[in-house]
Amino acid sequence: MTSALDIVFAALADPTRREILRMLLEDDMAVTDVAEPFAMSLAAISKHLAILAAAGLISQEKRGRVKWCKLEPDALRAASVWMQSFGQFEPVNLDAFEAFLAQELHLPTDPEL
Amino acid sequence: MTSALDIVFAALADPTRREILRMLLEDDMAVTDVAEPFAMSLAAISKHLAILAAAGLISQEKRGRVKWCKLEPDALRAASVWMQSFGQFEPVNLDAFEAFLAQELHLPTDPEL
DNA sequence: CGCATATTCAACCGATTGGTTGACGATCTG
DNA sequence: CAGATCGTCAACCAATCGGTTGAATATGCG
Repeated sequence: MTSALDIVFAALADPTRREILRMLLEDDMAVTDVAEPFAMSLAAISKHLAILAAAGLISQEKRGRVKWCKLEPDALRAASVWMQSFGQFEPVNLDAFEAFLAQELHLPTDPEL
Repeated sequence: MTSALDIVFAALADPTRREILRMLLEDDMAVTDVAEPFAMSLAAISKHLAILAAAGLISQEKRGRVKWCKLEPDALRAASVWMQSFGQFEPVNLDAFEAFLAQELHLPTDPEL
């Protein structure tokens, strides 16, 4: 029953993992380089990266013996949408969501998706 | 060292707590009424509410013997700002909305979509 | 007062989390 | 090939999490 939102929010709830995401915002990085600024073992960082990857927040590609980590910001989209439903569309109930969805059908789809 | 962001994201990482927030979006509720639809003890819900309150996502005011719970959506702002730094996520994204409806509200997919 | 209602507290439990260390497989390099 | 580097795996640990139950604390009511 654990939804994607569970996993994404849980992944974001750790400051080390958020800092890793911030680092990856600037450029792709190897696991060892991700670990370098942190005062913890490489294995610990490797676990954090696995959690971020499981949440879809990063992707990892192995080239040679180096595993490159790449930010995947689209994974934040569902979480962002969930949060927006509280601020911007108040009051939001199920009917409002459905009405909103119907209204959005007339808008062009983002081609980058 | 645990930042406000840690606490907010951790609070959001539980489906019971997200459902509580969704319920409170419609109206303020007493603790007992919040607990009613869930298949768990009142004490468990009381704990969940304490976690939401600690994150600032709800406020609780006792009137008589009833403790009223009120959504405080402003607490989502810091988290939202953090996420926006990774790219602008249109809150009105159709795909994300479909995912949201399917996962969180357990609605059948509209065949016309 | 005496009882029901609303909520929390305290103790406990099993599962998960975030970290460690040491061994290991895989890959590059001299 | 031998040795160094990259990263994960496995076992372990203390702390936290999400739940339970039963007792306790307020508060409202007849």
